[in-house]
Amino acid sequence: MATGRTHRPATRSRGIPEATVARLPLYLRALTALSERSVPTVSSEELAAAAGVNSAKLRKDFSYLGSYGTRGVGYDVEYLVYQISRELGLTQDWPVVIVGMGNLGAALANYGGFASRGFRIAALIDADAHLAGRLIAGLPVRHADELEDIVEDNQVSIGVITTPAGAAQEVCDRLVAAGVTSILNFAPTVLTVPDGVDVRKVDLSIELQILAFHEQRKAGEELSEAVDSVTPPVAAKTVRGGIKRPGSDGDLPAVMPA
Amino acid sequence: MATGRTHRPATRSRGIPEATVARLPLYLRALTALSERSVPTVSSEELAAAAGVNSAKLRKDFSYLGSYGTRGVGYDVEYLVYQISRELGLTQDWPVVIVGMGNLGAALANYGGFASRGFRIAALIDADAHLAGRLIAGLPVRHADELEDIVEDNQVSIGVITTPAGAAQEVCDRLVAAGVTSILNFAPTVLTVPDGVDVRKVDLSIELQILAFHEQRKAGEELSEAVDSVTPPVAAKTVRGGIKRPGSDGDLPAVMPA
DNA sequence: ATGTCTTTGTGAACGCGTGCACAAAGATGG
DNA sequence: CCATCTTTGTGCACGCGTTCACAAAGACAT
Ligand SMILES: NC(=O)c1ccc[n+]([C@@H]2O[C@H](COP(=O)([O-])OP(=O)(O)OC[C@H]3O[C@@H](n4cnc5c(N)ncnc54)[C@H](O)[C@@H]3O)[C@@H](O)[C@H]2O)c1
Ligand SMILES: NC(=O)c1ccc[n+]([C@@H]2O[C@H](COP(=O)([O-])OP(=O)(O)OC[C@H]3O[C@@H](n4cnc5c(N)ncnc54)[C@H](O)[C@@H]3O)[C@@H](O)[C@H]2O)c1
Repeated sequence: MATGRTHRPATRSRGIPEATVARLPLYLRALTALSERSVPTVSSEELAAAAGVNSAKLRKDFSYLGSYGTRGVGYDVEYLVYQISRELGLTQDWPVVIVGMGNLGAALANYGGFASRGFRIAALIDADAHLAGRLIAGLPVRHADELEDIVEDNQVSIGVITTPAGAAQEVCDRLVAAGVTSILNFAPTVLTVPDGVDVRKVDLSIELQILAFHEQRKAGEELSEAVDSVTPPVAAKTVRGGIKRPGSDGDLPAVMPA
Repeated sequence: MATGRTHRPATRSRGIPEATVARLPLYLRALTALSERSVPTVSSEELAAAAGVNSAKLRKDFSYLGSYGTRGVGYDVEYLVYQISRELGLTQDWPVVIVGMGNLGAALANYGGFASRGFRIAALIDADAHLAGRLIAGLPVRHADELEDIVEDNQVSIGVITTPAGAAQEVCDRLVAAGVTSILNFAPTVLTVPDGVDVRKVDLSIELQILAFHEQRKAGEELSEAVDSVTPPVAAKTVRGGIKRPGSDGDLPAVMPA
């Protein structure tokens, strides 16, 4: 879904479906919560409810990892936590670098959720010489010149990009060249990477736009008119929830093609 | 993908596939860039490359919006920008509230990418009385007590939750009760919402764990041994990229079920 | 006007993901 | 040891999304 290339048949060997992999962290979180409450076992039904998924789907997901359940009883919480952690590679710790220590980068650096899983911030990097040396979340910001050395010295294989969009591809290229093979990109750009490098993106703006689409649809359905002619330069009227429109709507060109 | 319930046949009427909706913002971004460079038209091939998708997929996506292309030429950039904006509901502005003004909330408030699309921050909300009145990104933080009033007065239909996980469901419930019907959740929790309310989540931790999974797989493939017996308490050795393991790995129970 | 060349729009095939429904496994009680 | 009851593991069918491949549409030159 977010991998750079089309990715052959997803994961080949003992292929765990990509959709399943994406849900494992969800299960793990729910299981960890149960573990903290010293709950010994859970049924697929209970766990599925906690994770917000269908119970059959959950059972099928677990079946890809092997058969760790006991019929008539359910799953052993501790054992499942261990198995999923191992499958996700969380039994080792992953050094991570964050590049671009602005608003977002700083927020991520201060986020405790990193270390609680197997991730460790190896370094914070920024191109701004003014920031170099400053402490963020107890770590000194390193200058971008050192990027390659940092990645190699710390065996970093995961990089987080929180630079402006314009710098993202260049930063990405340098990370990859230095040995990083997984990138989490917060900049609103499409990153091009060689085969074998995974890219996942988090794009706030896109999420909001998707919500806006559904929001508009909900509003449109309410006053469901057949007003969707082919030439509707002024379609939306007083859509519920949203303020009508900015005073003058003339700033949108609305150029017709021919 | 992130809607609360199973959602009947996605979007019923002139149903644009959910997968297509999720790509429209991507196209829009690429088109906006072209527009700024005053490029008059693009072929599906060029635009697809810019957006990082397959060109056939792009054409099919556009076909759901109607036929806006000209064979032999391509698509009119300005016109397409307008059509997609309209389809996404970006021709009106959407007032948004952000609840939880900690590290992440503050970063989002300072993010310029909101306003550049049709989103306007109507208010910043926090439960901490100490924060109330403080300015963040030029806006005063309002106390959580005012949440309902703010949502109603500003006709807010989109809410962003950046509180700790423990408070997220309660905040969500209050937002929904006040009239919010779309929620973007950054807290690592599964939110339960009534039908008709859309929830999308952004979970950094999950993204990293998915990357870790693939990272581990890449490393495992390199030294592809058939060491995947059913009882591998000590499987991973010196996995490339990651530091071996935290000194003692004894903190993981590894409890066997029976 | 006609031919050529480019590019769209879409029919059709395929593969993945989802969820139902049920047989088998195993626990538990008598 | 047997009967009953719970819950897993999975076969199967269905629907969505992706991609190929190509006919048709239209621009453009002559
Ligand atoms: N802030 C948010 O809430 C938010 C939300 C969604 C997306 N984003 C995206 O995340 C990125 C960062 O956002 P931000 O608000 O933190 O921006 P910012 O301007 O506050 O921070 C960007 C930082 O990157 C550094 N930088 C620039 N070029 C660099 C380079 N080549 N190498 C290393 N560092 C470099 C800058 O010095 C700056 O410190 C942007 O692409 C933005 O679009 C931000
Ligand atoms: N910081 C990150 O980079 C990051 C990354 C991923 C996820 N998250 C998640 O985002 C959320 C916020 O993270 P953060 O680092 O900003 O935390 P934070 O502790 O810095 O901020 C949380 C804020 O929420 C406020 N709050 C608490 N209860 C509230 C309530 N009931 N109503 C309104 N406001 C309330 C607190 O006063 C505080 O200001 C957390 O759930 C975290 O797990 C953060």
